[in-house]
Amino acid sequence: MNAHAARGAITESETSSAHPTIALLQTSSLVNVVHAELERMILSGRLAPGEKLTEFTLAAKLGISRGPLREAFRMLEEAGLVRITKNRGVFVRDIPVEEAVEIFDLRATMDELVGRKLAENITSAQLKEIRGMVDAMEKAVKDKDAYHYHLLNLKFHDRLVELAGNSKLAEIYRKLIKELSLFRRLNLEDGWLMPISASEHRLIVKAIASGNPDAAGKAMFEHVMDSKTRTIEHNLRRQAATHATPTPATAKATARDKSAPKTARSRSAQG
Amino acid sequence: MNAHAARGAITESETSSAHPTIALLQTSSLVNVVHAELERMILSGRLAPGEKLTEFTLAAKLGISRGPLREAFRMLEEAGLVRITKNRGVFVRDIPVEEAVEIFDLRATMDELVGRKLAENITSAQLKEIRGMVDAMEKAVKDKDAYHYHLLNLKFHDRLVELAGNSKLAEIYRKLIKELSLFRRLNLEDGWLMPISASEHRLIVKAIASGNPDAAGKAMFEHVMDSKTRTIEHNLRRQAATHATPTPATAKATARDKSAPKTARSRSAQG
DNA sequence: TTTTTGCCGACTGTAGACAATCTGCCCAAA
DNA sequence: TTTGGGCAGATTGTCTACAGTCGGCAAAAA
Repeated sequence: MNAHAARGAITESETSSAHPTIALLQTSSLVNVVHAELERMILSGRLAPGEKLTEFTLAAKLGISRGPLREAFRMLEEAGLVRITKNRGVFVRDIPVEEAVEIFDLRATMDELVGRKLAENITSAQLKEIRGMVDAMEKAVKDKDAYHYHLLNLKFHDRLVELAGNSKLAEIYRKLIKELSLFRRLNLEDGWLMPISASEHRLIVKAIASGNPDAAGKAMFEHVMDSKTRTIEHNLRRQAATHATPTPATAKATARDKSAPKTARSRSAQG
Repeated sequence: MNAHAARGAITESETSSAHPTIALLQTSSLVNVVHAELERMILSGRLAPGEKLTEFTLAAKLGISRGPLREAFRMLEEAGLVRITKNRGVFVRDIPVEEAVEIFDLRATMDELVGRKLAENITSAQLKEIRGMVDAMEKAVKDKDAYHYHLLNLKFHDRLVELAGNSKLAEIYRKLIKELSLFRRLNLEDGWLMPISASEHRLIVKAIASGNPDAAGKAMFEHVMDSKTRTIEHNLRRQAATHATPTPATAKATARDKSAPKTARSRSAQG
């Protein structure tokens, strides 16, 4: 308790970082907590694309007033996760196919840069780390554990971007990934092509380890473009199969999204 | 204040949706207008980096209440133009050098993609349009009109990204440009290297016109990387010259930003 | 003189209330 | 039966009020 000892100068240094709860209260307001919670619910599918988020209802459910909730909505809108229409309300965004394609193309270019930077700068320890991730993914393939593979895949790419050393790149990459997760049922990517994806990961690591920027960049680029083809084709096939029936994601929504389907359809038609 | 109440008495004799005023009222709420206005003030330098934006004062100045203003603040925060600190207030962001470098690197990669796509898909009419822009820029160089050149330069790159045909790419590109404009006095880029930049633009157009994706991509990439070097070096030189004196941007701030400098400094130190 | 402690003003965080607008339903008229 | 108008309920847009927190200043203690 001898706080006097280190009392020399009260600078901007984080004197409050000693206690985690205090630091939490200092940084996170109700708006931040609500924003994080809503984002979690959206990305997990608990709030489905097209679903309407009514202010009063949601505020009551979360036990807060409408003010902070509206501020969180504005943040989510700017992040591309919801759409706000004046006098009409807030809806979870539904990414149309064309936009998903654009995001994949953009991702491919960004991942190419990631591969380049990693081939130049990666350390042996980091190389070992991502090799371990690829091992885990191959194990998931053997176990036919699609869900676990999906999570590992997300973590693999996220870690690669992080290791590339450009925090702005990582920030935007993550934003794109979040938006992409709103593309219809991308999450439940079936296991039919997992082995191919897994082998591509192995190739990526090998190219990075070789220290050849061109090869590593190309491996990353091709992987994302292949992933795009697989995802889009998968989606089109699924869409053709379940032509007239409501989508599982929409059916999963709770009972109060009566007006949501109409709005979602009209929006995706124009976008 | 019944300012908005009196605003409701707009003659709405013609209900045709073609009327621009009606469409404006349908889409833009107070939040959107305030957001646009604040963004304009920030990007133009009217609100300088590090400046504190006090809710009550700003709301009174704009003639609105704090609610919509706070929502606009959240949008600007998510866009990276302001920083919100709990219980302390909102400050215009000040982009540190490291972040500017990261943005330039990211921009270079994105512009490389732009060059590639344009070399493949550009039409002769579009080619003629951007040639006209380059002509105008060369004229600005001859006239030593740095400000006009700066505007044309922004428009040139913005148009190229738009023509590339990936709206998501364009969206993120513009976001990056906005953030970059907060980098200290980037706007007033002196004319000392305008001729070089202008000649690079000519090379870019030539490479795009040749239809060679690799050449066009490389021309764009190199141009941005050169621009990065010029900007960063310029900034470092300026910073060394005006070492102990307050920056013009800060001096330009109004009288109420008493606490801003300290906050800005501590933030740039940790970020 | 230097440090500490308590108080005060200013500002932000959150909640609740009122006004404006939209959507859906009902009913009347053709 | 269909179409148009108007009423009612619900929801969003905006404002005002109150509570909590922070930073600075002054007085007191070392």
